[in-house]
Amino acid sequence: MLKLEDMAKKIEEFKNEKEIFLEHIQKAGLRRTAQRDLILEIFLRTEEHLTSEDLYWLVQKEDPSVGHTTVYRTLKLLTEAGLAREVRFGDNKTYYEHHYNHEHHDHIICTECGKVVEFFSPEIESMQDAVAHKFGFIPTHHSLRLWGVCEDCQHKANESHPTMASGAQPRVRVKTIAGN
Amino acid sequence: MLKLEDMAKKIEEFKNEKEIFLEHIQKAGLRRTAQRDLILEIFLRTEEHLTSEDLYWLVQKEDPSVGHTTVYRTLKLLTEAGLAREVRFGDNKTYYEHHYNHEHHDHIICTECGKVVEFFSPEIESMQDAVAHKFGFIPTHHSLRLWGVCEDCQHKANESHPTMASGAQPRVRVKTIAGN
DNA sequence: CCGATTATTGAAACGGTTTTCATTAAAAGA
DNA sequence: TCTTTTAATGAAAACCGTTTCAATAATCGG
Repeated sequence: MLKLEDMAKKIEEFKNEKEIFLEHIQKAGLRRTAQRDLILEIFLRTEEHLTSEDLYWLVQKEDPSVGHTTVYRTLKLLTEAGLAREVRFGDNKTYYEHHYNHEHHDHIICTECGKVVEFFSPEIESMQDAVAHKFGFIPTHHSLRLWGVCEDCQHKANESHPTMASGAQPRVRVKTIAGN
Repeated sequence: MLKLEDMAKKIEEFKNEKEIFLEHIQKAGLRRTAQRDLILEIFLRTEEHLTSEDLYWLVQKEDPSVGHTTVYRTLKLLTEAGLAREVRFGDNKTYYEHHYNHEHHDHIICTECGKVVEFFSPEIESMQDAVAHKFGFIPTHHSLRLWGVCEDCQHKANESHPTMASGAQPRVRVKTIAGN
């Protein structure tokens, strides 16, 4: 696919997400504001997992008058609207990732290096629904995270630190997209 | 089973858990202290999901000199030793539950009333391991939570508040043990 | 267009978790 | 036993996420 087409698709996608946002705003009886527009705009530009604080600093660069709270609340709003998704990896921070036009997925996290791989398992999904129904619940959403030692870190362990146990949570986070 | 037998079994269980704890202490080169003994003792007596703060107040009654921090750190220690397990239900609090001699399980949480049902699905478990291996990970642990509307709340919704959406997180938490 | 209404904003406070640091005390060695 | 070493303790601070509240600004009605 040509770069031009990629960009066109991206722009189209953004438009859709902005429409979804405005629709959600209207349906909930909320108000459109310059701050919300700007925060959404910058969120859409950024593909990585980011925290409210991360996004706040990006927003700061374009409008220093916007506060932490507004960014925080707008991310919650985007989550309600289905455009964002909250995600936690065990370092006591809340990350947000794009949700609209992104396939639903879960995460597997390396306990050694913090690498995050996204995966989707239709079998697990359907069994979750089955379990919910078995207990009389109408399922709304779920959270599944797996932890383990990734291939790279298994090799590292063999080489130099054979007895090094998993210690503090790592700082580096590599995001890997992995299809099913 | 007679109550006497129950109690005897309970006492035996406690002894085992204390042994596990001491073993873990030794292996990790840590030290046995009066505070840790007391905190473990009181944790073992209490079967419900409790927070570090909850446990702190129980400990206070028996030894007011023990601080929040020590309770917090001892719970982490018990988690490492496999005697406790951290659990979050979405109210931004960390609960601890017994883990040793308790079957591994996941949770399904009612978004309306906060009821928590424990369940175990061997099928889901093995599929999780399969996914981990597929991506080259050696799995260590996982976290699965399902949310939905429980049977009671479905009926409630039909009766009186047909349009009431799920709002703030509930205070009341009913713990239900449900076998497979 | 103007005023009334009411959602939004941002600073600051709050709440729970985690870390820091000076002090205390457990274990190990002489 | 006495000394040395080093982990554990508890108060306080730091940290992130969330809520509160007075001030502001978007929408609505006239």
